[in-house]
Amino acid sequence: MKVSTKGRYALRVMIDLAKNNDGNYTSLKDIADRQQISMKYLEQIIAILNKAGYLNTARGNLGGYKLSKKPEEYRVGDILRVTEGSLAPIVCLTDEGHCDRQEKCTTYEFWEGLDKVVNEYVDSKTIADFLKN
Amino acid sequence: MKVSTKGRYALRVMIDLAKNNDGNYTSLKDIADRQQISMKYLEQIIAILNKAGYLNTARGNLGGYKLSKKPEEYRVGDILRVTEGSLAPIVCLTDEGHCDRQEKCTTYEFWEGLDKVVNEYVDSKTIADFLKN
DNA sequence: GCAATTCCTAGTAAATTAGTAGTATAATAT
DNA sequence: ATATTATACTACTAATTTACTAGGAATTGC
Repeated sequence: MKVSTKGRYALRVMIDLAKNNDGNYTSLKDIADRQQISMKYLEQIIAILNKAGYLNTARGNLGGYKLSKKPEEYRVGDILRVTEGSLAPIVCLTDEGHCDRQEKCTTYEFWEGLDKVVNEYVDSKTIADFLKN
Repeated sequence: MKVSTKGRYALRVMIDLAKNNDGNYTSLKDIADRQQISMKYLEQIIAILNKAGYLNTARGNLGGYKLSKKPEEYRVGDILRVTEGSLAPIVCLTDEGHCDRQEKCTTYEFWEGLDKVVNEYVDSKTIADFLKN
């Protein structure tokens, strides 16, 4: 049931960008240094966030990244789902997962319920919640 | 955030034993056949459940397994935690995990909260909940 | 004694995770 | 123009975890 580094780092990056938002672009290097994450690995994670439309980017000198929306407009659930692929506890609950074993197995509803509480929780938090204090 | 086959199979085994409880011991082979899980793999999962004290066992001919308690006395959370190791979404929340990075990082409380809703959910269900048809 | 069964431990193939590495592309300063 | 600073893209790889497989010892009922 672990969340991978992708999801955890992605969340930290978004919080970092929100905290250090002075209007300018923040370079990958600065984020990597502050968060103590390998630049090259972070690059890939940021690419996902970028493709999801969560960032504004600028290439070249003085380039970097900044949030494209206000902190309270980012649900943590969206950030985790886009980086983790899905938060579903079992494959059957995802698009790829077509449980051929039984029409509706005994445990299906249970896992559905778990999926629900997880998603409700992560969707109840936004990046803004991490900026207080 | 996936639950591994260990946890999923363990849950199915416990439900299977509860459903097919006629007072006699149920052999590994019967469970494996019904659940369509490799005998040898199931053996290892059952060993975990056994060590946790969840089963009564008998060796030799006519031997097998049966539940040591009533279905409503098994919290699904306990079954999953003992087979999965822990349901914590990040290592920092487990015994091994001592987050040296920061005294208390920005995201710690968030993950704690996720851990809480997950455990509360799985602990609110028992094996008896799967027997109502 | 023999068949059926659990108990225990070691090995292993496949998949996933967590990165590295290299090069191309773009913008800016000089 | 060119050097510098930065993102964008794609391929590769080491380590770990997952999901088994395999073999034999111990136990019990008949």
